[in-house]
Amino acid sequence: MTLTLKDVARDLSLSVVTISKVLRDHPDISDKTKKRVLARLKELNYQPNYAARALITGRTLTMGLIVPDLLHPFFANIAKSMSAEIRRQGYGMLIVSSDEEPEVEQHEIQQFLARSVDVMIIASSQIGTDSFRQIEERKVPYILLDRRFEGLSSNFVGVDDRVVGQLATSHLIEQGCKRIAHIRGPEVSTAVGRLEGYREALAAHKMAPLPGHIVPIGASGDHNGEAGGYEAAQHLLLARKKPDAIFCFNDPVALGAMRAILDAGLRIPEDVAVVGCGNLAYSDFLRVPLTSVDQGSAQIGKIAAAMALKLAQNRVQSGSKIKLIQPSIVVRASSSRAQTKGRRVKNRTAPKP
Amino acid sequence: MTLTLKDVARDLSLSVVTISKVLRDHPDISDKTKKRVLARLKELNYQPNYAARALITGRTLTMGLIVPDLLHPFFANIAKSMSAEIRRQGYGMLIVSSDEEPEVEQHEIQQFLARSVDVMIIASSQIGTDSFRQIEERKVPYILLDRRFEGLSSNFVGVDDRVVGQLATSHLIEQGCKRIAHIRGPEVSTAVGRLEGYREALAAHKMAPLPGHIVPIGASGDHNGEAGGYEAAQHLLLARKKPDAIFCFNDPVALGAMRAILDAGLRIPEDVAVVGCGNLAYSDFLRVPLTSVDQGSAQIGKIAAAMALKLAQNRVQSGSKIKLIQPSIVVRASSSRAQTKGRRVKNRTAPKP
DNA sequence: TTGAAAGCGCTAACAT
DNA sequence: ATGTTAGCGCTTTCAA
Repeated sequence: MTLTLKDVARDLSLSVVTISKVLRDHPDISDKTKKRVLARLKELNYQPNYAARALITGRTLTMGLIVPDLLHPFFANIAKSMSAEIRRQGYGMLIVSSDEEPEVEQHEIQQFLARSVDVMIIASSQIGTDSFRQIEERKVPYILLDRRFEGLSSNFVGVDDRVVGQLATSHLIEQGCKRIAHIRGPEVSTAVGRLEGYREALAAHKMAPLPGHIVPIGASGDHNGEAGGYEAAQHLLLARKKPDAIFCFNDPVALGAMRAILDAGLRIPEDVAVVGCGNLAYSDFLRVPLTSVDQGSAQIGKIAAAMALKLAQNRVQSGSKIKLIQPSIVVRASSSRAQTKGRRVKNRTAPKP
Repeated sequence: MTLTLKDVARDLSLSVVTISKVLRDHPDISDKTKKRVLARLKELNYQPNYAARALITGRTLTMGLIVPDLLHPFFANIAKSMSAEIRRQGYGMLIVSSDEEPEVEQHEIQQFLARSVDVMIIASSQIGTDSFRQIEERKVPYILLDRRFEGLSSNFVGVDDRVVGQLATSHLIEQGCKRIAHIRGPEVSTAVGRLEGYREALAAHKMAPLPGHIVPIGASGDHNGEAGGYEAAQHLLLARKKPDAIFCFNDPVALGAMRAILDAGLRIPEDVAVVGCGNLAYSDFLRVPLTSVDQGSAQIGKIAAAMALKLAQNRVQSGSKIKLIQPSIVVRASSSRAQTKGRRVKNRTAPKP
């Protein structure tokens, strides 16, 4: 159908092998022929057939990325920065948005195996670890993003969620808040970590969550955060000891919580301060600009890309690497009783990774 | 390295061909062997090698998508819905974010050709049409998204930008605005179409843009819309006839414009009404909830996916299909002088496509 | 209904 | 420094 090495070889009265060697910059080719071949290749606009190449080398120069929701800025940003990094090394990226559905994720993992991607990068919506075992069986290197799994010693890149919770909570404590509630996420590592951090920060100040001050948003999680946040905040506002601050699992949840607070006729941050997580774009333009913990999604993408490239080159899976990004908090009006605006405070409490 | 057809054949004392036929549901195989083979394939968890298959069939079951910015919700949503659609038919999707850089786009088009994607889908940042000619030479079907090119008779899916401009502008006219300004985008089809629609809607009411009431945001376009919008709006507010409404090329620009208006001590919408385009998530939670024209990104993705699947199957490029989505306007506080909230008005002026 | 032969476009090992 | 041979894992004839 298209121009092949054979065609070029005939055209130049050379053998296919010689051309192939030129293409791969093999040493034992004379400069003269090399130049001649390269020139002709460019003239004819030759494109190598990756499928043929992959068949023999076993490497596709392709990576597979699975995220729960490509529309979510956190994952979109990871996808964007990862793909930009690996593109520079000649790699392509197959991207799948699993819609948070474990079956879709499993199915696409199989697809990736069939397409023999060189590395898989997965922000998983899985509950079990079976799929990952399958990847391991096939000896394909993979990296987990954002969410971790107990008992699975895989490569991992994500934010340090304990520090996320610590940052948000100690900031609220510094603002003078006394009754800090938490709207927690579903039973995944991210939510668990943030909850832990929240507890730790309180404990460090000899405080503790009041009864009924930790409420879940339910399984809807990232998807339907706004509605879940609204409901959860309504619950909190009915508590006997009304909270004077709420640390929310993520920004959509925080938006919902803020709506509930305003609907109840309360002021933000005077009556109830709010901190979110994710640092969505346009947080500055909200009715009440939202203080939020930035998870450094671009950095996560970059680091994951570097790790993936290394894995693709080595083909050795010598021990698993774990890389925790340190989050930072961006203070805006929703929590700032001292009128501090848009001050970006780097994390100070976290241990170096 | 992994399980191949040959292994399975040996295991079952059958020939490779028979197994291959079973896999492709070829008719001339007895039910008995078919069952037997399928059972064993599942047992062994056999995965076909796509590279080998592609080498001989010439089809990779892979599509290539290029967007200017994967972080932009409009494109993220298109990517998400497209990939979901084609996934169901067993297709994978290579996604590239070109960062609005024509060179990156061109380079990745070459990559896609080398990887022999079955169809390319491109929301282009190109100025010329050379790259598209190259795709045509290789006889790879492709679809343009969002932005069109003069004199290029390619497949296209996008919103009807003239109607976008008309909807926004007539809405503002209906609200009683008399001096409606426009912050226009860069010299691409989307911006041009919206400008035309703006003019047409004014003309339909025997109005016309006042001098200096059409200002550009410059080439930064989608990227840096907020800053561009701020500047442009500042200009407008200095005009001799101050506008009482601004129709903005997109939502980020509108956010910037709103900031400029508020900074100038004016009220929205009482002094200046604002309409954006794109209908970003969380528009409801902004300082002033933003009226915006929805471009139906999910629908665009769905339709483009259907078109792509058709192209992938036919392999015939019989005439180009053009599909224009009809936009709708979502009215919020930024333009609603009659206090209408969140009313979604379907387009009434547009001809059926 | 099954299988043997040929080859997709390329690379890896081994001549020359 | 260049070419020959073989084969990656699969599908496509075509023969049995």
